[in-house]
Amino acid sequence: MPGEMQGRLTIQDIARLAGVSKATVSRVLNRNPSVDPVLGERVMRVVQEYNFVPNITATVLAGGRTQLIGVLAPPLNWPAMPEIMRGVAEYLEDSPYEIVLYCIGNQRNHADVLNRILAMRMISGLLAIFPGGLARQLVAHFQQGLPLVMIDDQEEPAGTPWVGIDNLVSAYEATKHLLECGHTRIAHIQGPASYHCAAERYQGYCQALHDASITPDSNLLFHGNFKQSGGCHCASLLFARDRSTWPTAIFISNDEMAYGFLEVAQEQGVSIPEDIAVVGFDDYIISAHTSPPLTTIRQPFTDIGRTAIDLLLTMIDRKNEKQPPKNGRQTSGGAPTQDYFADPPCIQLATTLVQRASSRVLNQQPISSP
Amino acid sequence: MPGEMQGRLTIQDIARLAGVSKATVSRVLNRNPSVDPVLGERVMRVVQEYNFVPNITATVLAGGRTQLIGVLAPPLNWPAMPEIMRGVAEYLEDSPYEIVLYCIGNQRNHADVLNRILAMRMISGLLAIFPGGLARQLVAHFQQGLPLVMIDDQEEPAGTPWVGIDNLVSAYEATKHLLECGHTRIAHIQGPASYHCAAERYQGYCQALHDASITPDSNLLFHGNFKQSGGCHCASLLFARDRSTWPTAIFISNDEMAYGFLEVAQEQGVSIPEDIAVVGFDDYIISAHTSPPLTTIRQPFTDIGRTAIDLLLTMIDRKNEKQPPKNGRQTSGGAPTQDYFADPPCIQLATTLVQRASSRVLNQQPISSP
DNA sequence: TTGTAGGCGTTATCAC
DNA sequence: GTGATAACGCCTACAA
Repeated sequence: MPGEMQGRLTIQDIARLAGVSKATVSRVLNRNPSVDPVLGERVMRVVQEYNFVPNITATVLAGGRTQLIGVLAPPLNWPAMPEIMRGVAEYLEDSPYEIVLYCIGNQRNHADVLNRILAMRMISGLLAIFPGGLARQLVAHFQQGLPLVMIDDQEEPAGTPWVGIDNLVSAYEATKHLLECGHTRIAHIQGPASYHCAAERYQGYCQALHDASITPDSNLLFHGNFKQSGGCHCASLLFARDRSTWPTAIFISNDEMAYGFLEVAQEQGVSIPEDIAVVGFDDYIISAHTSPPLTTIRQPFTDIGRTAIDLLLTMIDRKNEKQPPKNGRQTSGGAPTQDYFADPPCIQLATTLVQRASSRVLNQQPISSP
Repeated sequence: MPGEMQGRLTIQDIARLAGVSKATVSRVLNRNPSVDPVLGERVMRVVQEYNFVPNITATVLAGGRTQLIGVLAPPLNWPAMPEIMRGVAEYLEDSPYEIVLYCIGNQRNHADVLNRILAMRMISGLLAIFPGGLARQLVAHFQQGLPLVMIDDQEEPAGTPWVGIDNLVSAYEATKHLLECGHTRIAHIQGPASYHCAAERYQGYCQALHDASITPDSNLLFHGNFKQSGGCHCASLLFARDRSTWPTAIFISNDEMAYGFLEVAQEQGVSIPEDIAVVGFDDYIISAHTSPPLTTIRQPFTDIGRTAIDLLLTMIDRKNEKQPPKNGRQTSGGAPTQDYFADPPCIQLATTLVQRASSRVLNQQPISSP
């Protein structure tokens, strides 16, 4: 069996084996159309026979394309990350690109990390997931020509290509669901002010109430932190009130807080959904297993990841096409005028309401909707 | 502010700026002790002022070290992956290494992927997580000198450094817990035969019974597939039997099957733990939220990831030390005799039993253990 | 269409 | 201790 010590060979070896020059081998490898099909066939046969794979470092150094895309991400055990990364990885698996993963915890100097990443000039594009404080810096790099796509729920999308959901509409749907179940006193646990998505979800909640001719009651608005502890806290506050003042339903701005809410409800003997119906937001994997299972807005995280990478690869391709192959140092003075850079797209994917037991008693036959 | 267009500079530029040759800059960057401290200081100042980071591709091409370690992994939404990757990423964050992530789904030709990875000669070591069918091939590469660590529960650890847990002892503890709760008729749902860990867990179960002078009852042994569906299936089989023949407890070989078991139990009105106490294995994140919460063996996934990377980096360092810096083609004929390669370590981390409501009614005061 | 030659940025081997 | 200089493997004008 040939091809054992694969990799030790260089383009030069292949050239000798195929009886051509290394320039030709390079052209074949890069699908340069100017090469004679017959010759190309011969070269490819040798390449395959010996399982030759070009040394990527040499390729990049010589001005070739990287085939490496960077993913800047928070710790992968954040609830949404596994699904997002699944979309990313699945898409990339069918491409010639590989992932360089930069997980940033909370310790190190993030700005430094980012600089190192880019200065190494190893990646040809960057997917930034929940970049937190790095957002501003990323915008700057994007504007300097770095293909970049952002997945974020904290900053308002602006300045860079962005993939996410429509929080307002989604929250509207969540609230509408509770209204349709017959509730009129609907509480809300808000996310922290630093999250743009939290504000949008609150707006959607208010608008749904307005459209049902209900004035939001500020006594039914709670302020959470997007964590389980926040849900516990708000639940305690609520359950400590006189029972006659309780709402009959609550829309909670994310699932994690809902878990806390359900936990405290169970501890204190509050029946869900009989006493209070609950709707969350996100549909993390746990939400199907809570007691009772949580009705929530499903974010299509896998699709978000997939879509973001698709967009990023498109941007990289565009850039490669439009740029003079080499030494094309486009010096200062003019704003780049390419599609994606001039007018960064903002893609919003559809969410879906997932009805489970926390918002109503499930019955076998679907509700007739005339 | 200097250091804006960081990265555009080369070692040559720094050399000019510092008034030395690029050779000296390179030496300074690589902490070569032969350089004059004063000069070194001067160079470093320039490096920092301009935020210079070497072009990694050039470094590698010239025979330097990669600073890139490969992680071969299944889809990241597999239940154990987020925690493992957290350990990996956290550890690597404090090192000069970056992660190249190769997620392999079920579609593509895995062997090809692996060959490409290695032939690109981009990574200086590989962490293989649940490699499935690739295990054999990986052993071969390890034996040819690739620093490699395996995290796997399918094949028996052999031939490569390996990090995991002691399944037999852990299953023994799980079963012992049920025995200590007073159960004597304890069933077991086994994992599939293709998983070495499943066999070990079954052995641990049997041994615990033996040590309690109980003969395992083959009627109480069920065969699962490590998936939720398997748990559902076995639960259905069990609950269809005459109630007088039921066990009072069951040890299920992994949590996913336990979820299915709990689900069917709830559907059919079987009380957990009153009718049947349940203990799982893994402690995935969902297990704390099931109804009732699941007693289970906690695998220290994050520690496993951390430990594996620690081991891998040590191997890489060892290799770099022992090897002549360049052109040290150690040709065939002799087995490598370095520590880790001659005698690959097999590290087993401790598990813990997490007691929740599925195995007994929780009471406030801890059980006194004299 | 194909081959030749120069260069990408760094490391390592020499002399000095 | 320091500075030239030859690799490293590939890409791409340019010449043939």
